[in-house]
Amino acid sequence: MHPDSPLAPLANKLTKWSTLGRAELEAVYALPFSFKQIAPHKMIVREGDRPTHCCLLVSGFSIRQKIVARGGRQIVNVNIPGDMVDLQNSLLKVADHDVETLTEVSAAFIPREAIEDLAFARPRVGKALWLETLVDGSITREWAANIGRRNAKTRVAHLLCEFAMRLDSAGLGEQCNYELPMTQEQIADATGLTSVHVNRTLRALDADGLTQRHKRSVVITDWKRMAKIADFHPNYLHLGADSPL
Amino acid sequence: MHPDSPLAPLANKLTKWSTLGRAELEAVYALPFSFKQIAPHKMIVREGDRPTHCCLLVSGFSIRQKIVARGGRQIVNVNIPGDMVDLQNSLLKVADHDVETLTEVSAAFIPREAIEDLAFARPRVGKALWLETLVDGSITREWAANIGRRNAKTRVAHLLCEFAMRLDSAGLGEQCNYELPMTQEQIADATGLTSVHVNRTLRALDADGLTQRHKRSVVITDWKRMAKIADFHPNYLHLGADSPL
DNA sequence: CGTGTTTTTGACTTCAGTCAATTAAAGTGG
DNA sequence: CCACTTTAATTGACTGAAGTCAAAAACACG
Repeated sequence: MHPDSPLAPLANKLTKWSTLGRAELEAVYALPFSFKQIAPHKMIVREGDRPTHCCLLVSGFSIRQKIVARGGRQIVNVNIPGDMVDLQNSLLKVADHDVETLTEVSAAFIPREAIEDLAFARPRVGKALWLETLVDGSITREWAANIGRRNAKTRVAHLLCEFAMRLDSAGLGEQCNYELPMTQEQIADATGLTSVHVNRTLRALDADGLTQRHKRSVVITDWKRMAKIADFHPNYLHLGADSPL
Repeated sequence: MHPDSPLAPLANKLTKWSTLGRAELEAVYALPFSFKQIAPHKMIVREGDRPTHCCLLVSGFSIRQKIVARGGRQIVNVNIPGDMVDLQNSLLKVADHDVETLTEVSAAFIPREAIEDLAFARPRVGKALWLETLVDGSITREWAANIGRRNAKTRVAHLLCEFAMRLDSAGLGEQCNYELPMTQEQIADATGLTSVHVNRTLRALDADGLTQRHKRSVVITDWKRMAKIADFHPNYLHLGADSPL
């Protein structure tokens, strides 16, 4: 409809959650926004902020993180293009976690009220936005289980599988061959491990013939075996047959 | 308004998130429901289910959990009276986690569609329900950080502080003196530890003069010091001054 | 009062963390 | 295009927090 609009990734995403009519899609594309480029490792939202705008990731990657005492950090989700990175923080008024860019990012900043008004003026759009936040919660729950109850190998493998599937689903890579935009230290902060142990675990996966890595490129050689040792069951992503259409 | 209705805890809760007028409150009280008693350790929702009803906890406690390979389980949240225990699962159509009763529970089961219709017919109620799910997500994020990046003592202390504050806020106990409805094994599954280590950690907290336990009763002797070693900052609960009114 | 949980304790093990050094890669400016 | 700095990946030796196993004590309850 407006293929060149920075809002296109959002419109496409919402269409997956709820069948939207022409008028509803137009309303999405009519959202006011300002478009910005942001450098890597920049904070988009900081815990304690009162964001006035919602940030839609158009290209690049960002993470949500929480900082604990003694400086440790836990990455609680990774956002890929098409994600609204701080719908939570905006609606809740006071941000309870940080959002930081991982790579160079381009993003559309939409006023908080515009999103809220749209959500309730157009129930189907509203439901799609709500579902978006619920899936985010589902991913965080799976991460909590991953961190709390799986060993290092399974944790790291699970993260690699999740990425494979989310990138594939967003049309940003093949399921078994993609670019992982994270350093080993960031993988460590996402899995509750240390970077040293992540390094050993990644090369163990390579040694087991499950993956092949070159720089940031990941090839999953044997998806079936990988999914098994990763204890990966993608239903929590609510993508396919399980999707809440 | 209808102080004896099982829906009263829901109405009260929603009032905290959004100022509701008389008509809006009436609409909440007009929700159809069936009232049930459920025994302890019963599954209310199972991962993979397609729930037709939303369950509102009227009295008693329940948990959300994920089961991993080899039988491990991770508790990802505890629900207290007034919580909707499976709004997520209902809206997403296919449940991505289990809900299980911890104690004897009484609950109101509300048809999924009735909730959804109300949410969009009454935007202020809808926003309050949405916020309810967002706060749930915020708590899960904090738990992920707790499990992934804090040591045993801090993890357990954090859980005790969170309970203290949530129960107090719901009018179900004093902040420094309450009944914890969980066994040490369940605390272990909530913190990513083993029950043996939880036991040692709980008595270490007692020995440090931070808590006094008798059976399930918890007294926090020195809240300030406890909150400090727990790395507990309640902003993520979005209760007080930070609340998104 | 006996049966089944739950809590507590002790002895021993292990997975992952720590510390520290080396190598490799990616920028950066001249 | 090359020295120079910075960041990221890798490796090895050692440590330690939490897990495992197993048994006893304390409760809870029909």
